[in-house]
Amino acid sequence: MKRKITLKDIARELDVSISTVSKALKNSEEIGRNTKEKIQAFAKLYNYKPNNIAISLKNKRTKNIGVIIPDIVHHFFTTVFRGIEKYANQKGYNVIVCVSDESFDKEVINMEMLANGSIDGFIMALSAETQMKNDFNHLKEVTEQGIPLVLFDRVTDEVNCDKVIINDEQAAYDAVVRLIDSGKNRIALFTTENYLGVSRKRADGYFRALKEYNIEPDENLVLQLPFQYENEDKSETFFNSQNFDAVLCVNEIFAVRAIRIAQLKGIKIPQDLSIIGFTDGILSKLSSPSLTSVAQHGIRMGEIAAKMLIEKVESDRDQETFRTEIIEATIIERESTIH
Amino acid sequence: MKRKITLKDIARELDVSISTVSKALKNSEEIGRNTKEKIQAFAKLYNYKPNNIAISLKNKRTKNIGVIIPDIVHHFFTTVFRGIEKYANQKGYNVIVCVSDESFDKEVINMEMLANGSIDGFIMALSAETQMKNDFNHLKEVTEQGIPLVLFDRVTDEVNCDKVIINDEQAAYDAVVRLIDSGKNRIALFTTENYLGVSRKRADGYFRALKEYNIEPDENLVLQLPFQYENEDKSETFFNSQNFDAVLCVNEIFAVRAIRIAQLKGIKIPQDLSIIGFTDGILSKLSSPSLTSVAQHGIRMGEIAAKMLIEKVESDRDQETFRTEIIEATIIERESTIH
DNA sequence: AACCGATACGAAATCGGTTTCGTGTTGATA
DNA sequence: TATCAACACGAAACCGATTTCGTATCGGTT
Repeated sequence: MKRKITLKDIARELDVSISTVSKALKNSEEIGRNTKEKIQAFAKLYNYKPNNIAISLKNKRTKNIGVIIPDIVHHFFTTVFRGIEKYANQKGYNVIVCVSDESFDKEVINMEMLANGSIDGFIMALSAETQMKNDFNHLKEVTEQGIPLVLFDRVTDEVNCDKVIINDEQAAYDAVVRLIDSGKNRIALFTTENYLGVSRKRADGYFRALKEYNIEPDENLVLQLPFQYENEDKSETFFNSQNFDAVLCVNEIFAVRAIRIAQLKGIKIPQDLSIIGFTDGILSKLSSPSLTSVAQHGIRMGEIAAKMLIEKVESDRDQETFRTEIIEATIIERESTIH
Repeated sequence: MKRKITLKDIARELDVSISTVSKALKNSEEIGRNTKEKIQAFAKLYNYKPNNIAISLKNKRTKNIGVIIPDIVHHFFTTVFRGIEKYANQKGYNVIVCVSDESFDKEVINMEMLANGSIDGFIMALSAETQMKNDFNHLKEVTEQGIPLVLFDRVTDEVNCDKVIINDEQAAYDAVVRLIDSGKNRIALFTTENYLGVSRKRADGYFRALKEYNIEPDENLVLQLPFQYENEDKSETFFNSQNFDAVLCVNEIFAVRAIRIAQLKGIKIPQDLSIIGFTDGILSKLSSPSLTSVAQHGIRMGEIAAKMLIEKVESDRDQETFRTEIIEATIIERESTIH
């Protein structure tokens, strides 16, 4: 087994001091040509690589980014993560991921685990539970310690930090307008219970569109589904009892389930029922009919979040100015709507 | 901004030595009651937390695990990752993820980035390109340095290390037998070009089942599709030219696409065409008809991989014995087959 | 009074680097 | 020949912890 070689080893072997080796390997002008070449050759021969931990300790920079997301087995978060990882790697940063599992406690524990030197900054989306509890002390503590933080998608006004979001309200508005323009006027909304997180804004956009087009909003056309839903009873009941010709879903799972129930009932998509979902993921692309959906551009979101964070991390003076970047969602037309 | 407090700060403030503080905080018997209480109270008050980096440097243990996967926007890898993260976190480890993007070079770069002290061990699935090139020097170098390595799913015999795989051959065999038992006898195989990675074994199982049931294998019934395929021309041609009553797909994307084409052609599933896919992901569950598929139990795979790795990391003596754990894939019956 | 064993704590090395500053040697200059 | 700057390198501090070993102090024993 070849052990890792250190500066000390090289110094001992070549009979020079550690500082000389360090400088020689950085090609410092301070060291004579012969000595430098000798040291560099030796280092290459034995494949010397500096120890990251030692450098981190000295520099107080780890070149690690901490990412905390509620769920990794979820297409949107996965794509955002991909964007973060891509940008960060390219800038020489590694990404440490923790999954909060929508739990407040896990979110806190994960943050504490990472906040003691393991990372230079955080990128995160709040867990569902954190949003319900409205307790953001763990975030505040971290920012007070001077650790940069970027929130994405599931954000809060309570914490001063950089943020990246999509224009959820406008996107929902646009989607509904598109449905109206195609001749629909009994438009349902399938959303999450309690309008969790971004669902609130999407509902706002939904109602604004109805209002502007003088369509009386109908409470009965709003269906609140459990966050992780197992059976389709609630949706089936809805299909049986309500009369509607289009539906906006706050995620693609709800949309795909709607397609399924509609098909079982012999309802024609998009003629009798048009469907638009949020999250332009694999389900939207591969369902039959394929799904018109609001693309949230997760990769770009991740890249921007990473860019904002790394800029903060690498700027010496800590600025007290925070930005909120808004990513324009776009509607990808497919087979589940009329165009 | 509250800066992080260090042992030195506490020592200076309370006028004791650094070593006394360190011992007091570990509740060492060496330190007198009064001193200990004073120090502990002070530490709690100022929310002292030891610096992970310093501890890592001293212990030569980072409590970080490096995970390198070909693609994170892929359900199977995501679930495996989830399992790794879950187990690792529970054991006090953090997970650093790098995505190789199916590229050999990125895989090498990522490994080198992490192998210099950032992590205690690797868990990875080989990139497609690495498997094609058959070049595993980067893996060998790492293991020679004494860094534990666990390969999962996409493994190789060339490297001596722990491995976790599923019984792909047997699972494919079982799936085909199930199709035969349900009365099918012209069974197609939709696989990846060049039988990339695990596809080879799945094909082996497919052929073995045919042979044992005395069904003449038909080359024409094997369709090789591009790894990332964009259009459906190839599959459509296949549907038009071939006569078959069942198909085994090496992943769920191929399976869902098959469903779609079949539906467009008015072929009834599962009566006229039965379909079984690999990877029991969200597509399988939510497609219509829902898909009978081979569950690879990614979460368990990840947990086991993490368990094996952490055991190696935490055992002092480096064993030269390596295990290969085989996870039993199971078939989840849904609507795309007759039962 | 001399000695001894606890007790309670501090000094210093160590992990593997970086960086500042000091110094011996050299050749050039006055 | 004495002086001095430039050159080339080493000693040591530092980052923030852990840990070994040494020692001052104190009460008790003979």
